[in-house]
Amino acid sequence: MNEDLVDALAQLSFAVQGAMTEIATEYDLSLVQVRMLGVLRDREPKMLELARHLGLDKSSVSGLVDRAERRSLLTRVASEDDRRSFRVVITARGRELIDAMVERFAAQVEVMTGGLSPAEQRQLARSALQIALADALRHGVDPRIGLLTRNAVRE
Amino acid sequence: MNEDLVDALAQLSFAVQGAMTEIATEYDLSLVQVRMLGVLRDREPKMLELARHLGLDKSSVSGLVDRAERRSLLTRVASEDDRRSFRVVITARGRELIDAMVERFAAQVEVMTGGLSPAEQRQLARSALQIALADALRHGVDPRIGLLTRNAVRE
DNA sequence: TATTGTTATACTCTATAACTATA
DNA sequence: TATAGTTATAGAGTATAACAATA
Repeated sequence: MNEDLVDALAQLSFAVQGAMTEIATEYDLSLVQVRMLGVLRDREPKMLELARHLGLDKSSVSGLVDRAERRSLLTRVASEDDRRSFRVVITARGRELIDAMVERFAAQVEVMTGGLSPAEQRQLARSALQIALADALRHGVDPRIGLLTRNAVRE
Repeated sequence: MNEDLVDALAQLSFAVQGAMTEIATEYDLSLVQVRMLGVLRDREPKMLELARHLGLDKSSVSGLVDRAERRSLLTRVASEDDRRSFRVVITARGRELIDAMVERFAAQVEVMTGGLSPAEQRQLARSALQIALADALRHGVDPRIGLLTRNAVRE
């Protein structure tokens, strides 16, 4: 296997996650809270759906939602059809935060990729997306589920 | 900013980190424990140096080292020069583990990048390394430390 | 006094198992 | 019985502040 590629992908992933974590920290949030808000930008899932989106156990999500609700980033809204469940809905404040963080992240990506030519940037985007897409499929996951950035719903 | 690139890098980083985490889990380790073992492959740092390598507070590293030592993955070896401190040294067992995990990770990268042509793989490695390198420099970090576990350090 | 490392404390995040309420 | 969600419990990981031992 191409050692350089292994090394490069590992390092790149730490650099990108590091940037995300720094930005999350600026807003006093953890990375998983940011991911959750990212999911909630485009969806109003029930708890189990949210757990599946995040790849976590429902009990873990109970706590995540508790803490986010305490900070008024989202609310639990009763379901009409099933009185056991409800929808998790992002608040205006939560949306403000995630939008601001995504904007900051985009700016940071611009800094990080500034050394690449436009053609290299396009090629990088293509390759990265292809890898991520194939990986999502291999894991039987909805590949439209974005993580941080707006969930590019490319039908 | 190129929305696609932002999205692609975020998703790629989660895919790569997910692969690493899966492999770590196979060995019943956390990602941070794997990173620590990676650092210790090439170094016998004191606690503060290790903390700097991992970007963590010294108190956090105390706990990490405790748990790893309990599992015989590393040992604390007394310093001759300074009786307050010691060196953190990976054990044969710890080295076996990290070597096996890195090998597994390389195989996984091969799977993940299988859809790219050799030329695309080379280009991806070039771009990713350049980004990681520039990022390390921006963070005032020794860019020689690389490799999966040889992570860039954030001060 | 300054530095190295640990400990006390307090959170977040995570999973498993047991539980409640509803279907 | 089965499902949606919470709670009890346990443990890892993290930081801050206070501490001990050594420099």
